Amino acid sequence: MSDGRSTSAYSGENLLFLTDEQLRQGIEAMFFAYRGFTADPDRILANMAYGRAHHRAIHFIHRAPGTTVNNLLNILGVTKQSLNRVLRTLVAQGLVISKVGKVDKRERHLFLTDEGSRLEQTLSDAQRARMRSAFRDAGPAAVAGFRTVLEAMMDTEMQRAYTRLKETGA
Amino acid sequence: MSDGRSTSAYSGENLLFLTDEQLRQGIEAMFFAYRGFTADPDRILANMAYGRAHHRAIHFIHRAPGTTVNNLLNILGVTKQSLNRVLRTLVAQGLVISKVGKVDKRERHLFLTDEGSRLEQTLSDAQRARMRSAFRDAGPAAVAGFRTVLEAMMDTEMQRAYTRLKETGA
DNA sequence: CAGTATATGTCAGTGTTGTTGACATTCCAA
DNA sequence: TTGGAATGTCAACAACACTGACATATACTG
Repeated sequence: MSDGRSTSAYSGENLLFLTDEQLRQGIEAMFFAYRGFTADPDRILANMAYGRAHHRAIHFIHRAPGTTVNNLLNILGVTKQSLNRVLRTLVAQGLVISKVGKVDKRERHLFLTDEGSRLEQTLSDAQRARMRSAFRDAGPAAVAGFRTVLEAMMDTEMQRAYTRLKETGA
Repeated sequence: MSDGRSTSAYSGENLLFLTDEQLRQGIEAMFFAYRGFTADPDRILANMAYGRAHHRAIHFIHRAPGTTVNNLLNILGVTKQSLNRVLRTLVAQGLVISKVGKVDKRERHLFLTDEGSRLEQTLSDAQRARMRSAFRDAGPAAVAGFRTVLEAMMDTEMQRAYTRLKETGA
């Protein structure tokens, strides 16, 4: 049920792209590409006291300024304790400020400071540069396919979160 | 230099797919999709004493039976101490055996035991199922684009490793 | 053969990121 | 006013990565 081409290969149409061999290549491509994807920001952050978790928090705070902790929690998919550790250091270092909500004072709204924005800029410039180069090499048709497959690969809740973000930005 | 559509949008041709907004969507898609990508094996492994690192080792040993430790080290991109911790437990639990090399006795060649193969099967079945469903939903053209972009996103050494593996399997 | 290089394994320490569990505070809403 | 939601904090722990140092066996080279 998983060696060779058991999955497909008959059925008249061209379903060769569903061969187990093709699927495995897709899996390995995903593994190697994700390493490249995170390599540049990781390199930058290695010299500071921050890591990938800080990058993610900064990215989504930049993306949706004023977002609440709970909101961020759902997007990032980690526990509040885990996120809180990260946020605490970012606030302590003056990269993020957390303001008590006006309508609901239990909520904390998160914003980047100028220094936080500068770091965000540096990190996303590096990541965008790689993405841009990959997109340019691959061409628009490949990029469209890339995004179609990625969206199909997400969990449904993540797909919703992603779509919401996408619409927010356009 | 990074807000709006500074990157492209003129130049006559359709370079809209290189807009900063598009790049950011690509970045976020990668982030969410990778979570889906690892979710199923992670869930399975959570109930055992193993984690993602064990999965990776098992995958590539299955992929290239008899591979050496050094080889695996380069593919996985971790330190030997890190890999060794994982291999030690896998060997101790009887999922992997390590044989002294015949031509070079310094080398250890790694193989999955029957039990190791069973676990590999379980894990990759789960991962392949998701990949298959994503591929089927997206269609062959999108899949081709997906792989093109991923390859362009890898570091050059990883691209080489990936290509080598790809050719080994076909 | 002597010396150097390679492949592997191991010990000890450290850092980041994730997890549970427990508990306090604040505040909205029924 | 009471219950529950949102947030924060403390403590303990585990997985997985890192560095540095050292040991052993083997292979290669002059």
